[in-house]
Amino acid sequence: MAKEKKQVEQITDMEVDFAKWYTDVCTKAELIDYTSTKGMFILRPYGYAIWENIQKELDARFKETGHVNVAMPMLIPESLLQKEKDHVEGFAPECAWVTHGGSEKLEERLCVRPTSETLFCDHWSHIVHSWRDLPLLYNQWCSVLRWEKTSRPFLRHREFLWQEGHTLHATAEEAIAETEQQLETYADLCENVLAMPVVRGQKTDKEKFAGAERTYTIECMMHDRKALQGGTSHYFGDGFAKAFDISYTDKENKLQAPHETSWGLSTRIIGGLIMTHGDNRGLVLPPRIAPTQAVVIPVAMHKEGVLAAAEGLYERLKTAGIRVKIDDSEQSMGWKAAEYEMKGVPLRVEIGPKDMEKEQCCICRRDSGEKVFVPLTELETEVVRLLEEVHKGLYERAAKNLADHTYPAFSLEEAKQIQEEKGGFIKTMWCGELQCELDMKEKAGMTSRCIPFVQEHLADTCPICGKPAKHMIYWGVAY
RNA sequence: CCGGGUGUGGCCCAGUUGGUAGGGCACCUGGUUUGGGACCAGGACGCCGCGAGUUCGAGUCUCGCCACUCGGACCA
Repeated sequence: MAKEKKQVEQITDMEVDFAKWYTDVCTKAELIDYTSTKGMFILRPYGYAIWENIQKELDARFKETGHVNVAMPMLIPESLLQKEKDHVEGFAPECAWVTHGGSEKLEERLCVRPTSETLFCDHWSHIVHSWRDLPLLYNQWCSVLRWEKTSRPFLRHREFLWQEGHTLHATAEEAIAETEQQLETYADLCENVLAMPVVRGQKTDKEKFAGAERTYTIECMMHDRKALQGGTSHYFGDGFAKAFDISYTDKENKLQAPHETSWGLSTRIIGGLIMTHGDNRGLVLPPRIAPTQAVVIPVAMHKEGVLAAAEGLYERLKTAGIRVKIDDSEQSMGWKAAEYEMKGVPLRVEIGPKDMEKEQCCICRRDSGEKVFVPLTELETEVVRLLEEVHKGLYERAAKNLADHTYPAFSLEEAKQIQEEKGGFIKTMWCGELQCELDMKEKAGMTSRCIPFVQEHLADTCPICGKPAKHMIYWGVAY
């Protein structure tokens, strides 16, 4: 009979309590820690390493498309924030204010940036004069502050890390193309790096960004079938330009207002990553983002030659460009296996005396738990192949979850029933009226997620009010 | 901001009608182990969330506050 195992770092099963499972993974996988500052979190080295990899992937894509990085101030004078009416109304309730410098009260209080549109616009009003100055394709990596009432690791921090892109264009067409291009960059990151399938679409007027003319979004589905907004891209038209007096002289010597965009993706996506791929053993990381892609574990390490053999595998994988670690600590085999499962390391490479005799090693996949024995001669090719397989496996599993839990509905009652019984995305036709969104929220507890770019014709009328339908829309319960 | 729950070594928790704090894990030392969360022996670690009050005496009772957490509202 097997001896009862000590569950040193056991986590709550997601079926028992999804929210508890989530915070357990965040803390036990050493991604995050709580701090003495309410609502603010520490990204521990392992959590920050994931963010660094996301940064690396995104930053390269931004630069390929001609964007440059800048650094704006952290503080915004109140008068500047107030120049655009919708924008200030949207953000004022969650701004934190600096009122004193040392012991002196400031003449004008300063807002800790919740987002930096106003700073970019103020700057641009000084430097833009001619059509030759456009476009301006700026991005900044920074943290922003929003005084949230409740917080959760990654999903809602009072201070969070993100990137905010801000661009200025001569024409609306160009700005809209930029908005769409950047949304597609986010979708590419999600699908091809994070193995997260997304629904691309446009936000309704109710859900769009404060001050934007249009907001595009990518929507992801979590294990608990709730929705998570993965990234947003906004088209502002020339509203901000006019509010901030940004103008340029065009080729015909006419004064014009330029068109603006902004787009952002935050550490929140890491929360999405956890809730998309994680399981009851802990974190599961897609290989392209995993700080450690493979861990080499010597088995029966005290036996002659085992450690040297393991070190050999480690060196070979490192040379092959794999992000690899070796664990030659005194912990037991079982402890190490559980530890790297908790940390979500995609592949575990084990080698012991029996493997050495057969000139093989054992590779265990984190996503499926499947173990394969690999001849030592094929180590590098097999690891590379398996990492690809893990990525595909994770993507397909998540895509199936998304597809299996997206349901058409033809009445508010039906939509409500599906949400209560199954959760997920519910797609219906929609008339375009705010009142129907409010009704859906009040009666079925759902908000609109997006009007997908890929439309289907489900019916002729809006199921909520019965008027002629304008779009097919996705509804869901969101994080 | 509104409701519910929880605050006791690093973590999880026990603590009787109020009597001056305990266990498991983790940590440190030594030894034995090592193919899925090892074992033995020893050691160190506490402003019992904070502040008032009741009492001879408060982890325990009362009030206030704070933090975390789960729902809701609001929001990336």
